Amino acid sequence: MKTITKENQNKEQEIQEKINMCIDNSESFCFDAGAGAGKTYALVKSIKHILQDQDKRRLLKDRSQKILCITYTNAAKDEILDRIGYNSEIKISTIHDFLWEFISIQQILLIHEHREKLRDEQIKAEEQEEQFIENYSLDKNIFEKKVSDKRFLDVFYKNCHERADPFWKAIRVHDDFWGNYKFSFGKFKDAVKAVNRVVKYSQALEDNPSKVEYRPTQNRDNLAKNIISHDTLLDYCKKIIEEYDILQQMLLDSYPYIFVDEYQDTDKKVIDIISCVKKYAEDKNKSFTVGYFGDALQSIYRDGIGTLPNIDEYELIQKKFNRRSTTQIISVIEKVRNDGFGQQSIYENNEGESCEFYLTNIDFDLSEFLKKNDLTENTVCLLLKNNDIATKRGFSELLDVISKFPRFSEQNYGNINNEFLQKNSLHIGWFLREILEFVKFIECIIDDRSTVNQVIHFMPELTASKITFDRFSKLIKNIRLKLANIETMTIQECIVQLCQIDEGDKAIRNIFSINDENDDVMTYIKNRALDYLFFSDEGNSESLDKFFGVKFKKFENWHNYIFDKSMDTGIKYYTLHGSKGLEFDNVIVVLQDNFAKRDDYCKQFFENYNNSILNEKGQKRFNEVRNLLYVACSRAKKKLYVIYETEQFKDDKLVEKIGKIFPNVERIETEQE
DNA sequence: TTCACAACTGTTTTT
DNA sequence: CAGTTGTGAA
Repeated sequence: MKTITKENQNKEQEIQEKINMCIDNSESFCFDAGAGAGKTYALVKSIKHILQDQDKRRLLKDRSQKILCITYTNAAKDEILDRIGYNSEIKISTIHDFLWEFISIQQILLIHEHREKLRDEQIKAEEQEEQFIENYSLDKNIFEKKVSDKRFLDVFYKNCHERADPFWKAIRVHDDFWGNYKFSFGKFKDAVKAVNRVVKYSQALEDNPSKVEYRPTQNRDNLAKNIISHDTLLDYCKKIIEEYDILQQMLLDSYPYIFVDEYQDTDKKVIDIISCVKKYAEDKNKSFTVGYFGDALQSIYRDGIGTLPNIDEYELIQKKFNRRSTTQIISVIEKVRNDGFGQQSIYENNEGESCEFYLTNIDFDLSEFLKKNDLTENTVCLLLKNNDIATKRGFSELLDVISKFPRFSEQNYGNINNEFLQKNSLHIGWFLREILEFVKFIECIIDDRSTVNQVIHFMPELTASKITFDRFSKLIKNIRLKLANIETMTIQECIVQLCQIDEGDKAIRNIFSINDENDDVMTYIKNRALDYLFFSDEGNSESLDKFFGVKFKKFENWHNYIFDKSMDTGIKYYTLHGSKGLEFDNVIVVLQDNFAKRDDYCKQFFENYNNSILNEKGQKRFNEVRNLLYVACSRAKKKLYVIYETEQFKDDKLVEKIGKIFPNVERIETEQE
């Protein structure tokens, strides 16, 4: 039976007292707590400490001030909100939500900043254009006139996703003027876009924007339409707040306490804003307390600061207890971070099973391994790549098909993550959302556990009162008959089959917003797919057929991944990154070397473990892998397995190095093929 | 042999 | 989008 000793209880209490002291003396602090230490618990306690102090509370009320708590994600915000409950003296918000709420009413300043940005970007585009014109000794006026012509642009955008040869052919057919030149494909495209950007931006400046808008669902700025995205929001805020004392004062007057959750993931610009307010408060001799809560070693995102700059300005408080894992796991993760942090279990008698490390040749059979070790309950497999997750969860064919479309290729590669693999369904691409809804509809029809209301929800013209149960069951039976071969049907076949039944047809029209009864369903959906996948109505139907030829089952598997339904086996799959903040009884971490455009991702870490002479780049890489491995391994509560798929399988030196971290290193050789 | 450019390829996550 | 690989011309 694991228990917390009186001594450890007291020690934990003392740590909280230290934070409370800082708060009472309005001294800013940085609270560093290892994985599984109960960081959020400390954050919540700190807030409660202020609220329990009647004097402080009255002061807040009298001055209509609030405690500000900013988080990195919505999930973290919800959790803290959940634990603390609603209270008018606290403001809990994500960084972006908070800053936008604060700055959006300062439209005059925002517009000023925005005009500046438009001018900057316009100048950049002009320079790019000049460069091109100079390189090819073109006449500026003629060039500009030609490439901003509407008919030219039609041809241009219709073909710019093509290869170089067909592109030039199309351009020359439109106007044989271009036959006189031999431009570089890429540079010509850039130059045309630059010219039109100049036009767009100067138009926007002339129109004099009346309002700048932040769109959280959009990942890129649309400057000409006065729409900004996440990073530009932080950028404008930093510039505006640093420039205007009055805004620093406003922040200070409204929020005498600012707590930052997961500070290591926070953008530098946000830290700068807070530092600026802090400095203002010091100059004016006013009370202001900043508390950073986090763990520098759990920094795994590029934009995060990692360690706090000018950390010496803060009282450093560490919590070295672990409330999550067995002593065996704690000892391993302690060795992974290897900074002598000295984390230990808060419990006594918290011994568990030992951690296992397996080296194996590439192509390890994970399912076999799970079966052999009898792992089903509360078990998670952590893999490096989304691609491998897609394979394990049975939708890699869909991923392959979809990544070929312009929406997801070339400069839009990032959209695979933003719109297709996105777990937040509000952020999923608009057409994919309709597809997900369609999958949900079919699942609902097929599932015996669905209620009448759940089914009817998809059929706008039916209401429960309008239809008898008999007719309803008959309808469901008919639809199911059409879907009898669902396991092997393509998504197109599913749509076509359903449309043969009047109610099915209507439901689909509803899902895909087909308002005109005269429209053919399949044609309409394909047009929407074209709009989405090609950004326009110009695309070749051949590749579109590939999309609609994917088996429904694959879409279903993708749907289950998005909504985090575990598989039949009860095993869950996440990426190492995606596991952050979660915990499981059994964790299997699968490592490989070809990741992040490297072929020695893990090898470099293991080889240089305990070997402090690394150049800057090498150290950066090393830390990156170390932090990720630390995050992944520290998810485990009871049992941790690490499987390293490597070609350096036979390398004894490597095994020796790994042995410094993991007590049991074993080689598993897969049978010769 | 070098250079320039086209073509290909692929990490993760959040706002 | 960025970084790398492949191709073809000088």
